[in-house]
Amino acid sequence: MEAFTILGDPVRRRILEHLCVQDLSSGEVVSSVGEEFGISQPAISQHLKVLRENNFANVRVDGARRIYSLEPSGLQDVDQWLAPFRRFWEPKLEALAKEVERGRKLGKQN
Amino acid sequence: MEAFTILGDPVRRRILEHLCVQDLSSGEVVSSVGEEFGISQPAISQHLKVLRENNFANVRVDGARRIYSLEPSGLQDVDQWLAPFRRFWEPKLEALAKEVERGRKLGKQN
DNA sequence: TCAACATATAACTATCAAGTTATATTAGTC
DNA sequence: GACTAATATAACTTGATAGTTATATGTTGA
Repeated sequence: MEAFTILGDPVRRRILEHLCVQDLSSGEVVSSVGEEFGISQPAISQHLKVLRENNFANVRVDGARRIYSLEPSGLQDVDQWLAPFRRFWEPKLEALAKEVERGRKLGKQN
Repeated sequence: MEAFTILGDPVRRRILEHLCVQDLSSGEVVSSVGEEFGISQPAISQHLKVLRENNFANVRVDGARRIYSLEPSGLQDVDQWLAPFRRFWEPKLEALAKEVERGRKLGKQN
């Protein structure tokens, strides 16, 4: 499955949003995301499978639990695809860079 | 349709890649992308409809032609969704964010 | 060892989106 | 005004995928 297709699913996006904050066991994902979307444990398990098979998540075993963590490379690919388009809204980013620069100067003179 | 779902389709992604470089008429998109993927004029037309109805493309009329151009806001939403994840592959960004914050504070107290 | 817990897989169904062909709409040209 | 070109829409078919229930696999602890 392709990166954008994977992110097309709202359940998977929410799972990633949670993993962005902290690692979670499969069961914890079921409790939070599964609950929120009203879907079953197998449904979540299948989503987690998609995420780990496509480099969006990592798993480590902790006894009977599987602990999921965020794997950056999947999202990074998406980020890179976006790169050439950023010039369309980059002006703002440039202003930001200038502000950082201003911050540096102020910092120095204090 | 949701932003990521829209980008899930390889034909639409290619269309956007072309529009990133230059504006194109519907017919030109059919010739380039339609040709590449071996799909018909209506198929392309439908994709263009999706892109314009979801703020990924703009159209202007030029006689019998419709000229498509890139509309940033759709992609920008995607870019913003990605923002919180960037710290996983861009340690620099965290430092950058902190520095901006510091700059703001300095600005206020002046 | 057995019961319960935690998670994954299998098999199936239904929905949705992407393509098709056919046709409508609108603009330019003779 | 009729003809052709450029594009959009309609109606339909099909394939992929997200969900379901049922079951398998593996772990813990009494």
